[in-house]
Amino acid sequence: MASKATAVDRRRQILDAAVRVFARQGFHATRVSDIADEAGVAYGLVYHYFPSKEAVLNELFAERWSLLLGAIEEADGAGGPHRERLAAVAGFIVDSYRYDPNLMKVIIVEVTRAANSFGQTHLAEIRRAYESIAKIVADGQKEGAFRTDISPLFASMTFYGAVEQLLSGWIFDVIPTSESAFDEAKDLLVTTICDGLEPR
Amino acid sequence: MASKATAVDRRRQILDAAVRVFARQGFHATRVSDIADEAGVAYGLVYHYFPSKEAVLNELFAERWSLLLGAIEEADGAGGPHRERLAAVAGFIVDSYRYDPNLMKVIIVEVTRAANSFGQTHLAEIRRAYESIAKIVADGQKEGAFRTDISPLFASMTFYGAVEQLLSGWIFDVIPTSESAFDEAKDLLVTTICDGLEPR
Amino acid sequence: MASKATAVDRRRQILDAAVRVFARQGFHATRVSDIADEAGVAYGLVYHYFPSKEAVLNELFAERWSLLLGAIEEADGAGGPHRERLAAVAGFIVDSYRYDPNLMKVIIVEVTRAANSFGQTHLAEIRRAYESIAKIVADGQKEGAFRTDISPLFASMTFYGAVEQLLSGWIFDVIPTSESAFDEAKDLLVTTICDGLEPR
Amino acid sequence: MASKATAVDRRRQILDAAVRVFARQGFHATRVSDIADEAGVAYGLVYHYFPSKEAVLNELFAERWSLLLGAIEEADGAGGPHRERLAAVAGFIVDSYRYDPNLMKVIIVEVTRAANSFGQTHLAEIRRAYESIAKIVADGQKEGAFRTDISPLFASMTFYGAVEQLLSGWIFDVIPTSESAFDEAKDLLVTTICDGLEPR
DNA sequence: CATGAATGAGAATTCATTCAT
DNA sequence: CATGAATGAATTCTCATTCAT
Repeated sequence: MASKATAVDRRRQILDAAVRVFARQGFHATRVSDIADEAGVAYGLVYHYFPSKEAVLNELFAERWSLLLGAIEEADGAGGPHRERLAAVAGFIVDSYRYDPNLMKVIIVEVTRAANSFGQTHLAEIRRAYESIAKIVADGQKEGAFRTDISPLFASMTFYGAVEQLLSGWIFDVIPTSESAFDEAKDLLVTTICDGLEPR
Repeated sequence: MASKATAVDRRRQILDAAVRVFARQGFHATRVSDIADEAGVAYGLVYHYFPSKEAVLNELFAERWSLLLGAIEEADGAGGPHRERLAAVAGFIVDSYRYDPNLMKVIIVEVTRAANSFGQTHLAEIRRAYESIAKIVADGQKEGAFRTDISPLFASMTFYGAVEQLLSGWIFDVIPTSESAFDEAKDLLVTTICDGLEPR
Repeated sequence: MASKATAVDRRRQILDAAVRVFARQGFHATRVSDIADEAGVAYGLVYHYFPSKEAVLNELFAERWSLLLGAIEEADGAGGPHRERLAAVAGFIVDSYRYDPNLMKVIIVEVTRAANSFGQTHLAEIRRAYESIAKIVADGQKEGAFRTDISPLFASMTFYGAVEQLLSGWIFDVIPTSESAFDEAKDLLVTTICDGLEPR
Repeated sequence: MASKATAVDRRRQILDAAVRVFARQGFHATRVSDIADEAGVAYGLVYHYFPSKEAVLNELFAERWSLLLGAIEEADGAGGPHRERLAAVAGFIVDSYRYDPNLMKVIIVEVTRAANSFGQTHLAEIRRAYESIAKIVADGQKEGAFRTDISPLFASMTFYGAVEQLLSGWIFDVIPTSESAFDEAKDLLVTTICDGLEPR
């Protein structure tokens, strides 16, 4: 009975395998056969479920990014201090990495920071994240929580850039990773961006 | 017989052509023949001057990155308020983009944000930049200019990430570009990072 | 319960669907799944009824071609003026096209005129048609109805080639098709071949 | 000196090899490596000179077909009895086969009789031949050399179909080939089409 | 009978790199 | 120095066929 994998299972199996290989070797260096091998399925089955190698990456990105967009919007919709809203966003991203570092590595390395190739395809969705964060900032400015001489989009880019750079640092071992590092990072990111480096 | 190009000229001619094609098409999508065509030289000549396509990119990166490292160290060595030192660094990077956007696009897109492929090769040099910036922060902390509850490397990553994200935004038209945008950006970057988003 | 399709029905359903897809896309460009889709049956069912994609085409050809062979032999056996016998053959082929253009298209395009691939397989049967027509000619010669300085097989090839070329012309819209065109064609074919182009 | 093949030589070398392999195996069954092997060159060199396998076939067809079109027009332009003009056309085609049977086999089997695949691409050129022959007929009709109750295009298709069928017969050994067969064929074709099968 | 997931051999095409001239 | 023809390894994607359910 329980022996036959469902179509959904198989897709997931292939997607999960792809995350691991993409993370390990990078998208370009990954052959479709690597994905199939890692998933333990036949070569052609990848093409049974996905039209191309790119489509696999696209789906990985789309899945995760929509969660991120949801999280940002939820953080904003939840109300409360704007500083907390940014903290929620940073927290979501940091936790995404904590719980599935391979997936976030793939998404950052192969999509958001590969704007020349796949990033191009997803630019609109990526931009939506920047804009949603910008909206938090804009709201904060209206309510006096944030200074108004910095444009919301500029602030958003700064904030997101800082977060992503941190993840990159972890991904490529430029900065040390530890369980506590993740929790500290969430706070420090917000502290840095909201309070600034100079003492108050 | 008129002006026979020197070897140095030819190298430069090829490097400059490569910058344009890499910026236009991306490194992977660029064939060696594209570089040769753009430079107006024969196919094989690229191999006369460079051992491989990668070597061309490596040289472009190395040239520019050493200037950046120099600029950071100079900014630090010049003394003065630490905030000004960071401003000098941000200014150098922004101006690098302003004066040769193609080159900075290639370096960011193909090297620093492609840590899986070429970034790997140059990780040590890239890290040196982070560390040099961290040193500025550390010095500032020692002298009381910066708060001490944020680690210098963390601050450095935040700062550099913000700068690079901004450049990415310009490169991919996520944020509008204008002559004044460049100048404002320098100030705003430092304001954001040093003073924070919240009003003082 | 209702009307469960019989095995014979299913075969026919698949064969008929195959005719449509082969005619539309050509044999090589047709995937087995296209046939299944067109027939509205599951992928694997095609293989339940036919051992291979080729077998489907073979059966389509065999079915029709045996009718043609029968028709030629019947035309010959019927006696009467030899000219009329040729007219009957031409008429049968033209009507075959008129009543099922897709099928004749497939047979001509994919078999008789594809002598390098499937034609090879069916060369013997195809040849039998040429020979049966040649026999009509030979008989006509014996009885003084046809000139004897043209070998029967040569005449047969000429005749059949003319007919098939005409069908090809209709199939590929090289010559206009109309209801009257079909009837005229039957006569004109015989007139041309028997009387010749030059006025008598 | 004379050792290095020129680019033109190489193209020819590859085209000639392709004719042989296409004739032997058919276009579809021919792998690019077969062409390269037959030509004695490296795999990639085929792609150096031709954008695709199809392009090789296209060029073979175009080369030969333009000669045919030229020959038809010349036959027509030469004046003289219209019957002779048709004889010249038939003669040219028969001789084309006699002197390079492989090439004609490829052109007929893979192009003119493969109207579903490559024929499609070249339909316009193929049609031009039909029309040029039709023009000969039409002219003959105007001058009373041909009967007028058969449309020129119809007559042209009949004539061309007969010729091509004859070549097909030789190609696939349906009818015997001999040196004298070629010469007789030219005459008989015209006799059949112009005088008809019935005795005068 | 019917289904469609699974398999994997096969072929076209690309392009970095070499090398003879 | 300069040229561009020549090489061939590498990889994606297709699709006929099999087979477990």
